[in-house]
Amino acid sequence: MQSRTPEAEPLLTPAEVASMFRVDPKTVTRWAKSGKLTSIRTLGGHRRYREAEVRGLLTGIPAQRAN
Amino acid sequence: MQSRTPEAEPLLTPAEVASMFRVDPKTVTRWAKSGKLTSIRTLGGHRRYREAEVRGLLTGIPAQRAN
DNA sequence: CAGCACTCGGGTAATTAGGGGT
DNA sequence: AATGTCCTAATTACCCGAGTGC
Repeated sequence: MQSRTPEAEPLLTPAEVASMFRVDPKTVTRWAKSGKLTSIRTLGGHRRYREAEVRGLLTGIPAQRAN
Repeated sequence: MQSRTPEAEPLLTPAEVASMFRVDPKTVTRWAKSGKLTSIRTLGGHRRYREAEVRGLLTGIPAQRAN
């Protein structure tokens, strides 16, 4: 019914990101903890990742140097 | 384009909030039950959520402590 | 009035978080 | 420093039937 989409950004679950990189979900969690990957937390504490960022990393696009 | 909405605060359906957080609508319901999210009930018992609050939580801005 | 998508409940599997150890 | 594995507790996802929204 999708009446309207209030600017929702596509997010990925830890398992999805892990399978894309062929690593364990734990590893993805470590990437998020060390700031290598942007993580959005659910109200329960679970992490969600930006699809655009993950695809960019997979494509070989270097991450933004926040330095 | 919404026509004339008199003093109405933008509300979101459970499905909309769920897709924004990449979770199941049932999970959003649990957040409302635990008081992590403000819920407005329709006369039939269905829940509606404040768009401003949801957006703030997604952005990482701590919700207003109405407690 | 009828119809369909969504939401409401509850219950039970499947993920995830977190720390610790290899 | 980085990754995979084991553990427990917490959170989340899918199952159903019935009611609501439009």
